[in-house]
Amino acid sequence: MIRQSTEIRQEQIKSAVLDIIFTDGLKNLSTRNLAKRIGMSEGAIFRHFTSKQEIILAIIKDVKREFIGSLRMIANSKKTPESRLKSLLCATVKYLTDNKGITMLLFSEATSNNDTILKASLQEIFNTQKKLVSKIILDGIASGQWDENIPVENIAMLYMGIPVSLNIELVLSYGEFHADNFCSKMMILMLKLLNK
Amino acid sequence: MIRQSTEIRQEQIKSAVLDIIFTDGLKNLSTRNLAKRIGMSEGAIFRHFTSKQEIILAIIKDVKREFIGSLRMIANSKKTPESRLKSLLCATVKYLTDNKGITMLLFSEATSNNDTILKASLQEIFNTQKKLVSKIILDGIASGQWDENIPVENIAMLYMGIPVSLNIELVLSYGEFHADNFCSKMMILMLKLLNK
DNA sequence: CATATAAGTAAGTATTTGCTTGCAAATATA
DNA sequence: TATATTTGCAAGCAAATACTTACTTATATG
Repeated sequence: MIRQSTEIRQEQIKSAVLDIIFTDGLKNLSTRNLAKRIGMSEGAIFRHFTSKQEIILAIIKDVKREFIGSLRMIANSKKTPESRLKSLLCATVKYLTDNKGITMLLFSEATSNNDTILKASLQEIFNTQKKLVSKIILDGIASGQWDENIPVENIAMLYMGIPVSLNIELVLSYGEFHADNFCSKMMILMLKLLNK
Repeated sequence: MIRQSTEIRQEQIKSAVLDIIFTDGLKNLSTRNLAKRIGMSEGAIFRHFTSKQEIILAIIKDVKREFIGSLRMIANSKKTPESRLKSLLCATVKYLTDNKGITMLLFSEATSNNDTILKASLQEIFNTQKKLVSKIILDGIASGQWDENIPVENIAMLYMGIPVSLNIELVLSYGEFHADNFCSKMMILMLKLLNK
């Protein structure tokens, strides 16, 4: 195989990991399989990552930077709480449907290994989203638009159920679940909960 | 080891599977590990189940009978829709917190293997719950108590997010998540969605 | 009591796993 | 151009995997 820089190979490897997980399941994510899918030797993989575990951690790092990073931007923008909440929800739905392998990776790997680092990462990703939602809701209450008596924590928890159950639908329906206007529909429900 | 009937051994084995998954993760669910936890030889396991896969399927069968069965009873009872919905929700929360290993098993195993039979079983479990919720909501609308303009399907989807995100909390918090009145709190939110 | 069956074990099996080794060739740097 | 570093590969490693085999012992049944 033609020589490539570590940077390029690392991206290829990470991408192949997600591909394999989505098409064949986590159990078939062996370094042998991974090498075959890319078309390189198994040994070459270990030139670019020191271990299989390190590949997973690199992917999670990407998620934190790309996905959680963009959610933070949305939550902290200058728009109205309602607009921010909708953007947050729709961005989440889009990310999940566009990156189906990632969530399968996160959940399966975290629960498969009972790995402390992985679990902590997943917890951070989960909790950050919840905090961003809580913050937006509190802003909406402070601005007088939303009901001040609503239990913010509980609504944030209920909110988190949206991406999570979407995930399950995606996994179970072999990616065929088509979420037309899914985020708009869910947003209508959220507003009914939040309004006075 | 003292001799026991297949019936007793099968229960022991299934129970040990859930125990291992919850404490050590799915990856450590080997037949070797399983035998060690029960205190029997590895070969003996294969006296009572023909394969490891068959153990998983037996557990899923249990879930369908015990858990889904009881939810059906609740949904079809003579009580008011509100009372039935609350019972359904609380029974689900209780089952999940009491059987933490089961949901980890279902999701991890289904996504790990990309196994058709497992996925179909999980899908059935998921969809049955959604249908029961939809049915109760429709009853509540028919009785005039709940808003006839609510999007039943979407609310059922949002409802499913409750047990699912509870699951994630349980997995990530190493079982320490304490859900005091969790179902009551969520029920309050559901009612705000359903009421006129 | 005799015998068939069910439940147990220790020690295998072949296969798969993550990862290493020894060496070749491409590329960067002096 | 000479040398050092990086990227590649084929082959091999020990450990783990699900499951089998050959044989023993307990229990139920005629």
